[in-house]
Order: sequence, then C-alpha cells, then structure tokens
Amino acid sequence: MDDVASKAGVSRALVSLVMRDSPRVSATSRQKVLAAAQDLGYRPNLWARNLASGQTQTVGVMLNDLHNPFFTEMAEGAAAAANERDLQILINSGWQREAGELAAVEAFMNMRADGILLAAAGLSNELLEGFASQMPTVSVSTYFVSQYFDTVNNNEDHGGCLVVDHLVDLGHTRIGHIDGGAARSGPERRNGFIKAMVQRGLAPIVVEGAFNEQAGAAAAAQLMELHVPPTAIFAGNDLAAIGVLTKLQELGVSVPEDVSVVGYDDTILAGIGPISLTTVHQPRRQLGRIAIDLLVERISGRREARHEQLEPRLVMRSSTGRVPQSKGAPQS
Amino acid sequence: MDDVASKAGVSRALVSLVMRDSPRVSATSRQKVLAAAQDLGYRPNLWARNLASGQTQTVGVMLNDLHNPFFTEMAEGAAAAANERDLQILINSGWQREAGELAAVEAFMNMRADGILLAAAGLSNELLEGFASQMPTVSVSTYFVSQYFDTVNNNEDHGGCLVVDHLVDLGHTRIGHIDGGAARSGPERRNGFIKAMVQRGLAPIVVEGAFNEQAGAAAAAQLMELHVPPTAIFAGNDLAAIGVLTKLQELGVSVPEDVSVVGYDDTILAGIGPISLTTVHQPRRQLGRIAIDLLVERISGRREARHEQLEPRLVMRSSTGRVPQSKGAPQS
DNA sequence: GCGAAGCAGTAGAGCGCTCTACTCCGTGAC
DNA sequence: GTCACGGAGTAGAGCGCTCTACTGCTTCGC
Repeated sequence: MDDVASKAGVSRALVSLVMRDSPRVSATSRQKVLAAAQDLGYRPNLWARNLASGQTQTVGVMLNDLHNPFFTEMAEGAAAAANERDLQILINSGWQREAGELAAVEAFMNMRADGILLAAAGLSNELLEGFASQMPTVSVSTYFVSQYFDTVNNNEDHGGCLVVDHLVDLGHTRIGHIDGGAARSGPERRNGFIKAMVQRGLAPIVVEGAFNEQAGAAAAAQLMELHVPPTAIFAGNDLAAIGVLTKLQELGVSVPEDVSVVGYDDTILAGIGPISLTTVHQPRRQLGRIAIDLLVERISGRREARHEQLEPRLVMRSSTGRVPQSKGAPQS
Repeated sequence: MDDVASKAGVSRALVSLVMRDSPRVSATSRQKVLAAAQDLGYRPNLWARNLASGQTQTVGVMLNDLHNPFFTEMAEGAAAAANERDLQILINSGWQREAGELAAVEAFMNMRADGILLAAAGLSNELLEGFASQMPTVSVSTYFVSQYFDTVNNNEDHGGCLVVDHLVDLGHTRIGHIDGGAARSGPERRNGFIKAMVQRGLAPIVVEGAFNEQAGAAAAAQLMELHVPPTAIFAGNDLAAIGVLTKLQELGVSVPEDVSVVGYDDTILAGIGPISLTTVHQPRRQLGRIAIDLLVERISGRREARHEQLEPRLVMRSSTGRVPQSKGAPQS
C-alpha cells in the first residue's frame, strides 16, 4: 500500500479511499492510484482491512449435509441474496458429525463473521443458543424456536396433512412413515404424520430411519416384512424415499402399483424421470434468501427474534397411485 | 487479550503462546491463562492473528457446481485431508458463471488463503495461470496442464475406451455421445470417445450438450430424432445421463431394451436403484485428498509442477444391455 | 563456587489496513 | 476584499495479534 501511495504520489489514506471507492476522491487521483495498483499487482489485504474496520462483510453458512441437494439449493439462494448486498459468504459443513459442526461454527466466530446461517444444525439447542447469544444467527430448518436467533421453518404439520390426505384420497389406509431419527425436522415430520393419521382415525405406522438412502432402504425392508405391509410409504425426505425405491425394486415390489412412495423436500432428485417422486415441495432457494434477509436485519441491530414459517405444497408425480385391490403383501 | 493477560497476571505474549499451545509455557501459567480466557469468553481474533503471522492455515476450495455430487464428494475428501493437517477449508462456488468464479477466487486471494484448490474451474486458462502464479494452486479436472500449478486429472482417453469397449462387447455399433460443451473435461471426454470409436472402425456420433439434466434430455431428443437413432448413448456425465433417462422414458423408449445409456463419474446418483446407471467410476474422495496433498507440498515450497493422472474404471449396472435385434428406431 | 545452558516469561515493534481529526485551497455571498 | 464553506487530501493513532530479542532464574557439570 505504501508502494502504491508513493508510486501514485499520494498518501496511504488516499489509496485506502480509492480501494473502497469512496466519493471523496477526485477522478484524476483515482486514476493515478488505480494505475499504480495495477502496475504493482496490489490487492488490499482483507485481514488487515477487517481488523482495522472491525467489520468483515462476511456471513458464514453452515450446511448440515453437503450431499443433500436441499441444502446446496438453499445455499444457492442465500449466496444470491448475499451477493446482491455485497456480502461475502463462506460455506462450511460439519460433514454430519457434531464435532465437525462445532469446528465449523467456531471457525466462523474466530473469523469474526458478521453473522452465521445454520442449516439444520445438528448442534444441541444449548450450543445453538450459546453461539446465537454471541453473534447474529439465523437458523433454517431447525424447529427449535429461541429468543436468541431468528428461524425459518417449514410448516411440518401441514406437510404431514398434505401427504396423508393425498394418500387417503387414493384409498390408502395402511401408511408407513420412515422418520428422520433425531436429526432436525425428523421429530416434527413424524409428529405431523402421526397427528394427521390420528385425526383421520388411521393407525400411524412408524419405523426409525435417517435422512439418507441407506436408512430409507433398511427401513423399507422392515416395513415390507410386517405381516401386513403398508400399501404406502411416506419417507422422511427425498433421499430416504430414494432408498425406499431402490429397496422395493430389489424386492420386486412395483411402485406405485403395489406400494406408493412419498418423499419430502422436492429436491431436484425427486423430479428426475426414472424416480418421479411424489413429494412435499419446499421453496429451497427462497428459504436461503429469507434467511439472509433476516440475518442482515439482525446484523444491523434488530434484537427481537423473528420466526418465519413457510407453507409446503404437495407435488404429485408417478410414485403414488391408487391402493391395490389385493391387500396381501405383493410378491413380484 | 489485554484483559486476559492482566486477569491471569501475565504478559500478553504469554497469552499468545498459550493460545497457540506452545510448549514454552509452564503448566501452572497455562491453567491460569486458560481459566481467565474462559471467564472472559475470550477467543483469539483470527484476522489479527493472520495479519500478524502472515499465515492463514486456510485453503480456498472453489467448486464449479455445487449441484453436481461429483464436486461435493471431492470436497468431502479434501475437507477430511485438510482437517488432518489442521488446515481450515473455505468452500465457494461460482454458481456456474465465470464472473462468479472470478469473484470467488479473488475473495480467496484477498483473504490471503495459503493456497487454492480449483475444481473444474470455468475460468480461462490465462486467468488460471495468472492466479496460479500468484499463489499455490492445484486444479482438479481441468485438463489444462501448466507449469504454474499442479493438476489432478482423470485419464479421459481410457475412460472413453472403457465405455466403447463395453458397448461394443454388447453388440452396439451405433453409439451416440452427448458432450459437455465447452466445460472443463467436456472436450477431453468427447475426444476420448471419438478416438476409441475410430480405432474400432466405428463412426462416432456426437451431439452438443452440457453437464446437466436439461442438456442431457435435449440432446437425447435430438439423437432419437435421427433417421437411424443410435442403440446406445454415452452421456458426458451422470447428470446428463439422468436427463437422457428421463427423456427416453418420456418418449416411451425403454432402457436398456431399446437403448443403452452410460454416464460418467459414478456419483451417488448412478447407484440409486431406479436409475442404476452404468458409468465410469472416478475416485472422487481420493481426488480431493490428493489435491490437498499436492497443495500442502506447494505451500511448503515445491516449485516444479506435478501432474497426477488417475485411471478410471467401468461400473456396470442395469442401464446397458445387448443391442436390440430390430435395428429400426424403436417406438414404444 | 562459577560459568554455561536452558527454561519461563516479557517488552515492544510491526503486520496492513481504517478512521478521526485535521489542513489546505478554491468558490461564492455579501 | 473578507470570510464561511465545502471538496480533496493527509497525519498518525490504533485494530488485536505474533515475533524477535531480550531478561531473570534455576540447574548442572567440573
């Protein structure tokens, strides 16, 4: 910077002003400085800038699972919104381990990010509140409402109703749910399903699962081994539903003729032709945008928490159909 | 830091030593400092530390496309390797636009990352070399070999051979390729295919595409509209292959009875039951690990470039089969 | 008993910026 | 002609650390 200043024949302060394109510099000196900077290959050191200014214009985005397209699509929305506001975004993932998430968030804090955006963080509620009380935080798909941070969630109860209504309309009464285990939104989705089933006088069949293909496949096997297997399976998310599809194919059970399958999230995967999964749509990109909006408000000083809830919508594709006539366990 | 130092009754320098757990501090003062830091909720400011030390222990990872599981899986390998070396990794994506990639890389440079890892960067070769001459760089899946940076690439020629051999073994002679357009590895994959076909005396049929589902679907439609459509389609990557699958289903063409389909990358998508795509396997996680290894070597001073090439392997699944008897364009 | 060696700790300069408070100079109002 | 004013630019302190060179003090060998 000193070099640039002396080469351009101005003070360091002026160079600084030019680099931040302040209106306080004349066109001529701006030119001179820019030319000198170009010649010397000078680029401002962000660390020094942030240290001096106390602001980083950076938000950390922690994604629970980089494999799940739900999260990357959400991140895309967040990145676009951040971009419009000249915020830099840093993506990190805990790679599905709590220690990993902790490390990721701490890295953001050590960097003094202006705020953090947590997506389905697997961290405990205590840790979450702990972090949130130290810096502006917005949490997406967490289903834990706190006064310390803003949240953006999906109306899981309604989601459960949509799925059950759809399946009931098709004549199904024996519907099995594969839950997401202890993961964020797992319990909410499960409870939404149970509530909807009970309201309609139907017995909710629930088996334990997780939000990935393997767990979906394993749980599907369990369900199909019941004395009277369900005629429809509602998986906790699209990934798990895909596991179900895979397993059913292996077992020679055809979809939707023998068994209907429903997912959740409406990730790109659900729309793929050979999969064509009926699922519950979430506006992923918009989720990310809203989260950034809230975060920006928080960063600029809002103290009281805001909690947004988005309404889901059912997307019908070809993995669901009318209940089969022969209600026995279909084999081939 | 001053507060911590005075609370613990030691100098700032000692606090600094403790925070970097240097062996030069006695157990007792370490305890005191840690306790004081805990009480005051002190955490070292990374920006200041990096500014003072001139090192960041951070590498930037720029992924071409966050939607393509190939990249996220590679990033996972990179993250694991980085983690073992106490390197912090920053993920960024250009969201499929060159300007986005430029911004992402410049953000890394402004942050003075110790090095950058580029995955299938869409940047021009000139820009690539420009960045690489300024900081340690490793480029994965770029297929542009330069003395300024290390590369980790797949042997695309061999990949093309594997696919063609497999299809020829199944009796196919009219094989269409959907290329990746101008994207990194697009031309290499195309040329690998062409070379392999010509070597076997077969006419290479090539249509333009891109590495996503939409392009795959559109190109498949084109191929099927030929007077004599191909009996096998080799898509540029798994994503495009999935587009092909979707389109063929729409057209009532069954896979693999009427047409065989092959992808490239062997992402998780390929393994999904209803997709079950024959594809060319790339060790994605290992790609990431190797890249980090190379980057670390570069950061610690190696000057001469290293270029790793990995051998692909064909994974047979159920999207390929023997050539149909009736060679006319199948309709339903 | 004395000097060399080694351990624990410290002072203070410096990393590369920003920011506040200032100076200087050309205008325009009266 | 004088003075207030605003635009353009500058000096220098400080952001929160690390690092080099140093000081004391204990230990050990002979």
